[in-house]
Amino acid sequence: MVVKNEQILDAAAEVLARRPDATLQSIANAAGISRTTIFNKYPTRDALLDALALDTLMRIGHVMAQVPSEEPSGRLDEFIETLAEITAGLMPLGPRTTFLRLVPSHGNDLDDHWADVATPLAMYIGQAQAHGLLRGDQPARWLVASYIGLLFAAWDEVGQGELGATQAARLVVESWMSGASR
Amino acid sequence: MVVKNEQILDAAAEVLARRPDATLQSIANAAGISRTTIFNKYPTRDALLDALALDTLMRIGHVMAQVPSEEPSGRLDEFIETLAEITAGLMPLGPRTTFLRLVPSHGNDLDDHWADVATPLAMYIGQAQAHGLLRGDQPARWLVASYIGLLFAAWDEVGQGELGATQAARLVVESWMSGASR
DNA sequence: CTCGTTTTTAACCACCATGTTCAGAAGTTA
DNA sequence: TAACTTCTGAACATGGTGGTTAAAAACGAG
Repeated sequence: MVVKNEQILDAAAEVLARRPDATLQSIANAAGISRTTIFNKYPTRDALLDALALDTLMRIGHVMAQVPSEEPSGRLDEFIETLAEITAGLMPLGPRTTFLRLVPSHGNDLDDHWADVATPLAMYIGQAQAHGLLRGDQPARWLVASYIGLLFAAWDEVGQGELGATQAARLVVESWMSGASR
Repeated sequence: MVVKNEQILDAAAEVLARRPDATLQSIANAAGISRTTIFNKYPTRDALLDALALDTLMRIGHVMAQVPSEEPSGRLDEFIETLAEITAGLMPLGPRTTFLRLVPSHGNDLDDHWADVATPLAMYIGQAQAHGLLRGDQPARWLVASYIGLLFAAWDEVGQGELGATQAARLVVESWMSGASR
């Protein structure tokens, strides 16, 4: 059977999420292939890590492309709707993004890429704030950071089997918009 | 000069936050001491990591001890007040807690300890929800998880110099309670 | 100043993961 | 079946890190 690159990346993402210093041997085992085969596809460990990071970022970017680039309308329910779509689209990427948060060597070079890929959402949130849809007494940067923080929390809960993906997405939007008070 | 353990733990926390796989040599350099001196205090690498984790957890526990154990009153402003105190007390611990999120080997054994140390807050939030102070349409577990997620986000922003500690603490409580909508 | 403790320097060992090579097995295509 | 590609298993070299040890050097208390 010919080994697909996606097969390796899937296994790497899963193993590295649990243990960022995981061995190439353990990754190969998880992928059900030989360690040598990994070197056939990726000449070095860093190359594999880079490929995995790039793949994950592209997936995120693909979801972020759903964000409308034009100015958001003044309607709050429309804003919430698109935010819910983005969140729902992002939710399945949890396992892939875990290692991005844990592996630091690539997280450094990757901060720029991450910022790039999150830019559409940041723009959209900033515009919504400027339109008066969101509170104006908090920095736009924090509005984005808090959303991402809730996203991480939801990913973790889903990863621990405590929440389903759709429920988690709903909670993220609800909590980010309205908070915990009744 | 006699080397204090706190000196080593501070350096270790700082270095490991940036690079969880940091070498003992780099930690020693950051602490301004020799590598062998580390072995004088901690016989093995894991011992150092364990000590650092334990120290951090104790600090968190010390802050969590501020949480009143008795039932929260029905007054919302009192609940917010204690939550703000806890958050403000937690905020300086950001640098120490970063490595807890990154180093997996100890994060595993440590999930129990972390759960232990967060229990008082979880209880308090659960009681507040039962008293009708917090929304009832979300799992209590998520209320806790979302708070921690916002806390992580705030720690990151402070670590990047984007926010001050007191401002960050205020934003956490505001966002967690009321969300981003105006 | 002197004694005793602590830190440092330096060398050394053992282990483990990365990366390379290669012969051969397994699978694919014609 | 035959030719070709891909995967595998093993063996090997290599470097870096953890951990140990012993003597020299710096330090602190009296």
